[in-house]
Amino acid sequence: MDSQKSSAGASETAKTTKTPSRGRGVQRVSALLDAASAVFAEAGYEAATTTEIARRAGASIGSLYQFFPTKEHLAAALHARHLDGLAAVFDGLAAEAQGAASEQGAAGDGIIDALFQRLLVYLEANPAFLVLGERRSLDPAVKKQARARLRGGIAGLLQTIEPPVPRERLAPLAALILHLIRMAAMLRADDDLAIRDPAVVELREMLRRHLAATQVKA
Amino acid sequence: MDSQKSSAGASETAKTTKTPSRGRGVQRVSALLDAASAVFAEAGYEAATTTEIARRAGASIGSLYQFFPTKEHLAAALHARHLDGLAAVFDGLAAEAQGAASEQGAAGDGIIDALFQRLLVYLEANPAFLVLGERRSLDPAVKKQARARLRGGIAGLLQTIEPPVPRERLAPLAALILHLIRMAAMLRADDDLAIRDPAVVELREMLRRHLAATQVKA
DNA sequence: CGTTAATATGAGGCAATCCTCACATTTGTG
DNA sequence: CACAAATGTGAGGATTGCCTCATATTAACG
Repeated sequence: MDSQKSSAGASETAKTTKTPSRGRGVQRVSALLDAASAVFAEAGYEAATTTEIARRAGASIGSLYQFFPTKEHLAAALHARHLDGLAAVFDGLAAEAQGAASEQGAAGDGIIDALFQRLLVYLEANPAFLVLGERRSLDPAVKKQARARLRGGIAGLLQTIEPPVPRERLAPLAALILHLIRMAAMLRADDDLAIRDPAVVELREMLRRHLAATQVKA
Repeated sequence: MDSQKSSAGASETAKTTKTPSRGRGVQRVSALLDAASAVFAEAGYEAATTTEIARRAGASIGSLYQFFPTKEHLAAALHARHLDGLAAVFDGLAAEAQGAASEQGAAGDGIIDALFQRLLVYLEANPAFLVLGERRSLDPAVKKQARARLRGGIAGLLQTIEPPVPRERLAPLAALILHLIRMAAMLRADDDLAIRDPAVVELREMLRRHLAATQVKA
């Protein structure tokens, strides 16, 4: 995980829209993305309207379309921005793991617990990410790449735990964990209050056990 | 679980639409639901068009709106139909568990494995169910009730395993298992071919371990 | 201060889609 | 067969929402 900012600049199917070059433009774009994040999260991709997004950003629709040629492009840019945010979480975690390892070798699955915790926080604070990651119109290639990036991050963390997880299980385990985190986030987001907390506890306990058993065997 | 057919008849916000009273009408409705199932699965709820659904059912739009006052009502009816289908799966499984129990007490988590298997098959054969169960416009009360029904079914099966799962864990465990099954279905539906099978195996293994451990402790 | 590129604006074109309605056809029933 | 109730039909009304465009405003820079 090296969080190479995935350039949200000019690319893709052209349509000639400008990347902001002045400070005001940059701010506009940022405000638009913030508004989009809120509206997408509340309404879902399809029901979200560009007019509403512009309104919340304090901009006119024309202004919106000056920077994003398409509702879809706007969504893509926001998705990329969130991916970068997640990459930062991974980087931070990797750094901490490095530090902890030189002090104490016992941490073990603690890093996965921490990952779980932080990603949940991030997803709860940015519910639009899940919406955009599951939207029907998402380009499969982009989806695949996004998944690869996240799974790579998880696999990287898995490699730091002791005793090591066998190589051939890294990929499926990373995929599984990513899905579990998404599931936990959805659970917290829309499930019954009385059930969601115990269920998440159960979920984490289940994963912890599985990881422990996986390390022993193999 | 007693699979009381959730009457898809006249109710809700009126709008005066008729339930078919002649054979031809019944067939039409059935054909429309089949077509809807296919179209919803392919396009998602919002992008699915009533015109396309009618076309595939070999009916005119007018005919569709004769039986379903609204696209939303059509979706609701289909959702209910699928719920009934799932209830049937639960009933069958419960019956088998009963039979197996009197022969051999060893089955244990076998019933959960079977549940997993069958629900996966059902969901793979009826992908519209997940689409409809997650659509934004789904009435929260209906969603809640649907979940309760499914979780109740799972909890019922959990109670038959030996040694017994402690009472207070039944509900969260059922919720967790339901989510896991949904996750497995999504995984199989849209994940990378190389990763999905090992990941599902890993998932089931994880759940099996967790169940075993849960029984021992508590 | 004048020029020019960047940014801002919002009325409206255009296309898509849900649903209605007036009328046609079928089929059960006396 | 005659009548009525159920079912069938598809053009178009009404709405919605993405996006364009002609024009206005702002601000960097010499």
